[in-house]
Amino acid sequence: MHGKGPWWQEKFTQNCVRVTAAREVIINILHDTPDHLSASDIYMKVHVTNPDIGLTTIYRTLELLEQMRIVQKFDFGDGHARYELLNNPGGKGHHHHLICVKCKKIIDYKDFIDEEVNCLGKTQDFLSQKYNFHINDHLVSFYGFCENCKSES
Amino acid sequence: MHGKGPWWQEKFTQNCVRVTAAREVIINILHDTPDHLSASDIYMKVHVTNPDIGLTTIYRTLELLEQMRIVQKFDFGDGHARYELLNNPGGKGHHHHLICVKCKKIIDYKDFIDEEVNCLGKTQDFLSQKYNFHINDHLVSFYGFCENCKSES
DNA sequence: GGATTATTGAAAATGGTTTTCATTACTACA
DNA sequence: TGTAGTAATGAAAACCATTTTCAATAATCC
Ligand SMILES: [Mn+2]
Ligand SMILES: [Mn+2]
Ligand SMILES: [Zn+2]
Ligand SMILES: [Zn+2]
Repeated sequence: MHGKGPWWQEKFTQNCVRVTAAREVIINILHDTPDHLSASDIYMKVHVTNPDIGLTTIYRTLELLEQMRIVQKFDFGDGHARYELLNNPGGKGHHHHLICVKCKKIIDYKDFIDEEVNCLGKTQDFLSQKYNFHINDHLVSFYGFCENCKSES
Repeated sequence: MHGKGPWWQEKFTQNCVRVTAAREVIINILHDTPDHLSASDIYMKVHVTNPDIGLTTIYRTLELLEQMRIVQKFDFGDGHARYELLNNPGGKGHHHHLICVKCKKIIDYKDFIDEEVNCLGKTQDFLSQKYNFHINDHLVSFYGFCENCKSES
C-alpha cells in the first residue's frame, strides 16, 4: 500500500488545511489506541516522540479534526473532554458505550448493535417527521458499576 | 394534599440533611421548568425571589441532589452542566433527548420510548452478563439540526 | 434556651480550555 | 530560486465554570 498519503490527507488539501507533523502524529495516536484519550493524554503520548509540540496545538488540532468530522468529542463527566477517531477507514466502526460510574472505565460494545440501530432508526424517522429535525447521529450509553467496582460498593 | 411536607423532605431527614430555604427553592424551580437549566440559569431564577442565596450554594445543592438521585446532571457540550429533576413524584418520567447541534435546543421525547426501552433492555441484559456490569441507567440522544437551523445551514 | 453540627456566602483557588501575539513554516507564483 | 501571502505554532496570559477555604449563621434536637 504505497502511493498517495493516508485517507485523511485529501480532506485536508481540499480545504486549504495543511498537513503538518503535529496533525499526523495526533491522528496516528488516535488510530493506534483502543482508549478514549483526553487532550493531555494525547499531549503526553505526543511528547515522547515530539517534545516540541505544545498542548495548545493538541487542542487546536482536536477542534479542527472534530469540525472536519474526523474525530468525535465526548464528555463522560470526569472533567476532561475525550476524543476518538470517527467511523473512517481505519477507525472503529459505529459503537455504543458502557461506562462505570465509579472508576470511569469505558467499554466500546457492538453487541446487539444491529438490533439497536434498527430500533433507533425507526425512532429517528418518527422524530424527524414529528419535530422537523434533520438527524444525523445518535449516542447510546449504559451506566453502572463494572466488575471491580460493583463488589466494593 | 396537606399534612407532611413534600415527597423529597423525608429523603432529607433520613440522611441528616437539613431542609433549608435554598434547597426548597431550587427543587421548586427545577420542578416548574420544562427546560434543562444550568447552575447559573438556576441562580438567576433564584435571585429574583431570594437575592441572598449565593451561586456557591446552587452548586453545592445541585451536587447534593445529584448524589441523592433527585436530579440528574447532563453535559450537552456547551460548557455548562445542566440539570433536570429525576423520575420522582412530580418529575418528568424517563425520556430521551433530541438535540440541535447548532442552537443547542433540547427536546425531551417519549415517542417510541417503550419500544426503545424494550430493545435497550435486551442489550442491557446481554451486556450485564458479558461484561459483568451492574447496569442501572442509560442515555439515548439524537443529534441533528432543528427546524430553524436546518434551513440556514 | 443552648449545645451541636450542618449550611451558608464571599473570596480565593483550581484547572481545563481558549485567546493573544509574535514567530515560523508552507505554498504559490513570478 | 526568491518573495509575498497565509496558515500553523508555542508560550504566556486570559477565560470561566466549578471547587475549596473559612469564618459566620441557621436548623435540629434536647
Ligand atoms: Mn468509544
Ligand atoms: Mn430532558
Ligand atoms: Zn469501575
Ligand atoms: Zn437549532
